[in-house]
Amino acid sequence: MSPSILPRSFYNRDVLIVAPALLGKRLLRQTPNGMISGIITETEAYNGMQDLACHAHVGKTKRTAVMFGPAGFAYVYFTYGMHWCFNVVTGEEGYPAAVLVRAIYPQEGFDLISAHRAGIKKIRWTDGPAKLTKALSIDKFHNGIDLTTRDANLWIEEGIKIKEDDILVNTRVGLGKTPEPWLSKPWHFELDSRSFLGGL
DNA sequence: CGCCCGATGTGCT
DNA sequence: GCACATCGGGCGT
Repeated sequence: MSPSILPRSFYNRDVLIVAPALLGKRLLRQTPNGMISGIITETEAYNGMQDLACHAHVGKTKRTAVMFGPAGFAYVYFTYGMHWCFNVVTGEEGYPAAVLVRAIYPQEGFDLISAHRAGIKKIRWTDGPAKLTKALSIDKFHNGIDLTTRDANLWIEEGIKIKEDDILVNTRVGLGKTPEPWLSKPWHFELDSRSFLGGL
């Protein structure tokens, strides 16, 4: 295993620690046609059965089972009839929590991304959770895969150094009718774009 | 830039 | 039935 791949111990911590810690890390996807990668710039934490915005609040079902498993595995779900979203499972086995990766800054594989995102302006290639999965060809076949090896052609490595001051904290996006206090939890983490552009 | 809306399938009530 | 951790096009500001 490459020493730069994030180890399971990175993920096996509280989701509220892992979500901001993922900012600046490198998401890599080895496709049959070449490598695609990008720097993670936006994440959100979904924290246990008590969190009514977390899919796992309904309990352990076929859909949410991965979140109840050990840390460092991918939770990929289908939504709105056409979109895939990519999460990483965190924390102890049995406690359902995951980080939604909401945006990345493309680094490698521009030709492949351009093909996957035909007709879309470069600035909009990967600035949303379902946009980045389409750009990287992430779908149901990645649900449950181990992110701490290269075996499933999808993993996360060390990336750029981030300063605490460059992390913007906000409430989570797109929660619709989720009740308080969950609606207003400051569990959305984003890199100030000026910081990572300088760090590349 | 912002708001509005249609697309489109699955999971849970 | 209906809500959904969304997206992109269209149109007004």
